[in-house]
Amino acid sequence: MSPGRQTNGNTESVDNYLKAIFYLGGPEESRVTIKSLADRLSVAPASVTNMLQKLAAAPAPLVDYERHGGVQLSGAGKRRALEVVRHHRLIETFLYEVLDYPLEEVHAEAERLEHFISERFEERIAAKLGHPKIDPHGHSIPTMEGEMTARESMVLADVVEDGTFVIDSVSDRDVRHLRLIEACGITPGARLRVRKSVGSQGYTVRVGRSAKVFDLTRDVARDVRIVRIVK
Amino acid sequence: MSPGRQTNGNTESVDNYLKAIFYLGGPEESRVTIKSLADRLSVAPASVTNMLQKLAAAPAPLVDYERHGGVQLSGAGKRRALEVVRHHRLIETFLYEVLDYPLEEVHAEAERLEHFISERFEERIAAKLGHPKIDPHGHSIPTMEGEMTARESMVLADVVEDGTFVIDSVSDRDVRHLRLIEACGITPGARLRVRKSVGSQGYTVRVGRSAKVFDLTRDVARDVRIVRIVK
DNA sequence: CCTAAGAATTAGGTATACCTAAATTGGAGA
DNA sequence: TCTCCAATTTAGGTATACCTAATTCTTAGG
Repeated sequence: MSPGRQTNGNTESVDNYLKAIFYLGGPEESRVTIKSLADRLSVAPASVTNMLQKLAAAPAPLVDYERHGGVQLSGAGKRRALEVVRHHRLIETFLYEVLDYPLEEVHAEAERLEHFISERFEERIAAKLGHPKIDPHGHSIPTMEGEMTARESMVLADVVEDGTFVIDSVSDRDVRHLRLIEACGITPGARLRVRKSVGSQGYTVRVGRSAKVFDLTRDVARDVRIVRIVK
Repeated sequence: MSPGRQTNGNTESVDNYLKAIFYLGGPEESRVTIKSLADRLSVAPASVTNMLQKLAAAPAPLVDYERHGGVQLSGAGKRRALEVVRHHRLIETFLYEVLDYPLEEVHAEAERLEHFISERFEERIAAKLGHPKIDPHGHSIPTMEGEMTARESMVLADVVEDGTFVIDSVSDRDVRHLRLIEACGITPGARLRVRKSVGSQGYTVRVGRSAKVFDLTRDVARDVRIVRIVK
């Protein structure tokens, strides 16, 4: 019985697999390869195969797995993934709004706590925050029923034509990038003027009506999502 | 690497052993038997022996264990135990004060979360709460440095002579008892008139200047600590 | 159409933290 | 002192979730 079983009966590890499949599958919920999961979770491919076989063989399978054919979440798997994502984003919002965490630190803390909070905790912080719809990075928070509003946005790194945009969200995966992004004033909702840097893969950006201009590398630009407002 | 290693490097399980030894040892920090640990942790005695041997054999041992001679916390073990107790009580206070949890529910949630919060989280909720010294059950919260002020109090069930007392604290170990205790208005700081029940092991109590009188069984009386103010 | 590289799977291990069943041990009372 | 019994320890297993090494697929390019 040792490995910490959670509120709902899944282990932390299982939750992490479900979340990874959820993110890697994207909005189209396409099948995910073993290797991409192994990379994202930092475990050996063999371990992934093992785990998926177990998850697929369970009485109420959390995934649809096919030998040499990748995985996809089942209905139950997606439901649980969305619940964990909801926990994560609510906790991030809570840490940021109520406990005054610096933005770069909310992810790591939420990453641990998301597995261990009860329904009551979830409900209480949601209430305290007034049932927020987006977290401090600009990501949608799924509802209790597992609905998540998808917004149309693009990755800054995919911009080919200069223009003006609204910042949609920033990724929390890389603390270094996030610190840089914050230092530039790049915050969800702000206006962003974008110009492709000459002679590099990066972008030159100006936030709001500020005079300051920043050069972002392609790497950092991959962590910013935007919506075009002016052609 | 699977079983969830925590912020500090201990596992949840190890923390639970340390806490149990801490509580069972009492203020005198006496040696604790394997059986009492097994009972408190709801594991087999053999599992306790195993774990203690591991904890004692570590490079920086957390316990002082002797074959057939019980256990005691080492300096490092006591330090960690106090940190976990601090986490637990701060979280309880936070859930009660900030998230409006019902008193009976704070223990279970804190019991899980205490193992997973970071130093930052601890520091932030302590600040938010104004660095409280006691939790909602009336228990002292150890300081960051591992100091805990011991208060002189006695268990209600040990009262032999009727009198008036101040309620010191209530135990959080049994939700049923706690609900009952709360329903009687028994809250740390309140005044309690106590009379031994006639013909039973229990007590008849009156809280504050209320007219209502309650009969508490010996079992419940074991979960209330008091300080005598009138002979 | 065939082959080799990369992806995936199988086989066989490790550590944690439990368990049961079978010895031990040590102290209280005859 | 000795015996017996409860407490403890040892021995041998289980499940989770990892790992490496070896094998088997699959498919894209020649």
